[in-house]
Amino acid sequence: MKLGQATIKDIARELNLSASTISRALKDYPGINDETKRKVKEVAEKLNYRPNAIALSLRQSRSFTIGVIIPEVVHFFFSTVVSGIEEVANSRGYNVILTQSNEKLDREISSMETMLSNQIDGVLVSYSKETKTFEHFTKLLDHNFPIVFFDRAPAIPGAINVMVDDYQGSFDATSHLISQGYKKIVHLAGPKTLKISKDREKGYMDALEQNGLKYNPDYIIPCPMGTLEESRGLVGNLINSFPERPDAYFSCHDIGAVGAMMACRDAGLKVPLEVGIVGFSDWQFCSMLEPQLSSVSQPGFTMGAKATEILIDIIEKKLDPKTMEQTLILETKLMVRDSSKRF
Amino acid sequence: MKLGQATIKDIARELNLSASTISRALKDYPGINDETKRKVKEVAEKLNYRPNAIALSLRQSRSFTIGVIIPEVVHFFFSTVVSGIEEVANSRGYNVILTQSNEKLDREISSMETMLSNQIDGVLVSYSKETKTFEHFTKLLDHNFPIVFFDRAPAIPGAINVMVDDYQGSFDATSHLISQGYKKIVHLAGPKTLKISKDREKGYMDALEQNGLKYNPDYIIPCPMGTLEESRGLVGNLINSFPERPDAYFSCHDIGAVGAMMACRDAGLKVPLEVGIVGFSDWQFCSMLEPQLSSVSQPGFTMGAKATEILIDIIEKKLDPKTMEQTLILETKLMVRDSSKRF
DNA sequence: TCTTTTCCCGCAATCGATTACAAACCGTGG
DNA sequence: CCACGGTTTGTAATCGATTGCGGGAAAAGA
Repeated sequence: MKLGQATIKDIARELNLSASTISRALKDYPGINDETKRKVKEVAEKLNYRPNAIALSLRQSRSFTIGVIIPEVVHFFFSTVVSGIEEVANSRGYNVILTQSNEKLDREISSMETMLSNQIDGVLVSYSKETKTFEHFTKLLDHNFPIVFFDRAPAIPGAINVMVDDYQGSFDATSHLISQGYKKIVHLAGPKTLKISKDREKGYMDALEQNGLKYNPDYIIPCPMGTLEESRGLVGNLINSFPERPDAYFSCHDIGAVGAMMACRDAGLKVPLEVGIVGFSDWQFCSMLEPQLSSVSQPGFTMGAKATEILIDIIEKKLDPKTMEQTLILETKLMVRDSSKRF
Repeated sequence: MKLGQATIKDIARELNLSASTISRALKDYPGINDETKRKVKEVAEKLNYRPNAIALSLRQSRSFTIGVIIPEVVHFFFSTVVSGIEEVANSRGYNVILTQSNEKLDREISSMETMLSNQIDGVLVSYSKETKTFEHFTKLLDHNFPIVFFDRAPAIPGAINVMVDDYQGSFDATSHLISQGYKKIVHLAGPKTLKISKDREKGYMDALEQNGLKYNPDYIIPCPMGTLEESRGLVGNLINSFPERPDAYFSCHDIGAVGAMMACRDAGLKVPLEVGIVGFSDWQFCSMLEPQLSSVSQPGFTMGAKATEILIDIIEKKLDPKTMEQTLILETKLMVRDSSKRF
């Protein structure tokens, strides 16, 4: 390559030995003279020899590289997960190839393809909002290619998933609002294509029912885009047009909650006195807002770390996807702050 | 590999041809019978053939992969940059290997090593706070290995840097505060090891002087850790202990600005009436705060994109690091919001 | 001194794809 | 009927490292 990187042959030439001897000497194989080993290592040091990982990959059909496919990096939660992934992968001697799908199915597919042709040993996936069919994953799973899904997990039989307990987190958040005396609780919902959205919606509904509140379908507002402007606008309209004005908002993500908070402020409503608000994800900024935003905290770093542990265990055959627990569910934690505390 | 991935030999066997013919047919070389080409492509399709990128890398000493070394992913600015990098790399047919140094020099070095042994074609670096010597980079640069530094750029002669105009951004922010009538402006400074910290400090000082305000060294408060608690504590102490209470804070990053804002709120000071505050980076949450935080916006995505363009151009010899412009400076933009608007 | 054992080391194939060079085959013109 | 040009395909080396097998030499034993 560009740098006159020394190869095993360079060492061989220097010492008038064969390449195989060098290889064995460097790996302390038996049957090589100690003196030879010493000299080989000395020269290797001198030439700043570094084994060519590509050559190894080719021979062993192993690259010690795992792929990561996420919707986007610029997303506090995902960047946290990536951090956990990188940490574990690194400590176990694996590289991380990162691609973002930008929520596009075709990019997700092409990412898989290039990664495969790069002989990655396994892949961690959080699929895009556009993804509704999963052949591009099942095809591989059928061939025993290691895949671990995180956060957004598809309903594929036999797939390994690492996710947070969205249902419970949502249930807790809603119950908390009820316990604070809020009764007309609106849910700002995410795209139905994602299991996490459905789980969160279900947690909300069940919490209402189990607390004796009747569930009103009109109180579920879809926020497919997930932008601040979207929820701010939707909530703004709600406040003025609804016969019974809602007194609380539980959003399936923090951005939506902030939008709701702003809409309330625009309308002159006091948070938390008149309106309670809870978000989901517990992004950094939650505790910087005024009032501080209550939110369901997701263990992103842990999720990335766990998913990577499992993936590498599968790669290294320490775990068998056929017999192991298929889904790992991490606990969420409700962070109660001012935006939902009436008492 | 694990998946019975078809190779060129499989196609050859199927058609009773040699591997070389297959290779040529697939690449539409002249001198191959059209009928043969057709059949080869057909079988390739049938077997779901995908060229082994590893084999190509080995042969061509090129991997079509670039490395990225950043302090940490969980950092809005860096994740934005990574997004830009990934975008451009992807569109030009390159993979991205990501590692974070966690602000540790030794991890930075070991990352470089493993990346090199993986035959990456070039690397994008934003070095760690611990990094004070740069041999691990200069050694490579001397061998013409493509490196582009972004954001945090070392003072290495001949190195290519992409950064924002920290000096100007800082100058603008400080001037803006002065124009709003603030006179005793404190600067929450970053670690001196980073050029960006020094530039921002200088911009602050020059803005003061050029506006006829005398510069008081006591008004520069080092915030080496960069946490919210740190700046909140420091500013809290300042407010009570300083003979002349500062009336504005310009922080070298947003987190510090939020800390200052909170400390002021704790002390019952009104922002922006009694105290003006400006941050740096313009993180997402700036416009979610109350009052909204003024901040210097850095074009993270553009930085990542530009740096990657340049790196790949160098890799592909479309640019020569020896003769090209060594430093690309991107403009910042002051986002004036409520936290610093008195009039 | 000759045989046997032990110790070191080299040869060559392999991973998958590419490519310079060689060769086989065709038809055609002399 | 043979030689020659053009077309099409095959052979083998290459990238860097690994590894089964075999071989040569020295040491030990007869």
